[in-house]
Amino acid sequence: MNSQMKRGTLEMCALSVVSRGDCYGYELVNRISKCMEITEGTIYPLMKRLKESGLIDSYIVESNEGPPRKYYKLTDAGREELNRLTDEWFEFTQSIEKLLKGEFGNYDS
Amino acid sequence: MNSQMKRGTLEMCALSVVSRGDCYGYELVNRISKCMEITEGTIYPLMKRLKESGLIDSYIVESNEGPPRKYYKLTDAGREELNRLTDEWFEFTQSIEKLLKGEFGNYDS
DNA sequence: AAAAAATACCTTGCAAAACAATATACCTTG
DNA sequence: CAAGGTATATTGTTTTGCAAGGTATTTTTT
Repeated sequence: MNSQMKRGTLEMCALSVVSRGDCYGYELVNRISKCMEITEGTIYPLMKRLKESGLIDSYIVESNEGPPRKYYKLTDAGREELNRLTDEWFEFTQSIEKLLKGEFGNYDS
Repeated sequence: MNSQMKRGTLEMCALSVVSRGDCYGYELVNRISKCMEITEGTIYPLMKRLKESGLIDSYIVESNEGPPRKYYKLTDAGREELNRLTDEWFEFTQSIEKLLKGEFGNYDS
């Protein structure tokens, strides 16, 4: 898969998954992996950025199946940003489709 | 607009526009600008990369409205790559949509 | 009990690419 | 001749995906 296509959408995907239920990093990797190739080296720095910008909060939960898990939870700002990103995403894809079909007057400059 | 979302799609867009008729850089900027914000600092390096990978050819045409224009023309490899990128793009957007709707089993992992 | 694998976290460093800024140069119009 | 539109190209900055490496806990296999 084209690695460049993921840019700008991964943030939206992570926020979207977390919006449907609190989630820890490792779990997030597995869930998003069903949609696109992704590794932990991508998710952990991303979640750090999201927390620094106040879009998510986190809390630790002990686990009896391994090391403690850091759960992520959407903040109000995160929910707003998710909505904004989703709107932007649909606008963008529609715009691309128009261009691919030549619907931007590509023959009459 | 989210600058990151453009990544991986600009190449496809440029190839697509050129596929509907030979085009020079400045013109390409104007046409793609109808779809997304873009500047010359993005297009010229991109076209250079595309030429280096053999996806486009170029030829100079004198102009009486300014400096000579460098026209770009799709190669056979370029046309193949455009088809590949387009398929990938639609697969990708569909996959994202599924994830946004929570259709990847986000509750019963 | 030792080894391996699965679970879970995190960081470092590299590479790709968008874009602002800058430079060059041609032509037209005021 | 100055301003502005047309046209190409490069440099440096920033962002971010990801491979590679590291730590630690629990379970399973040998």
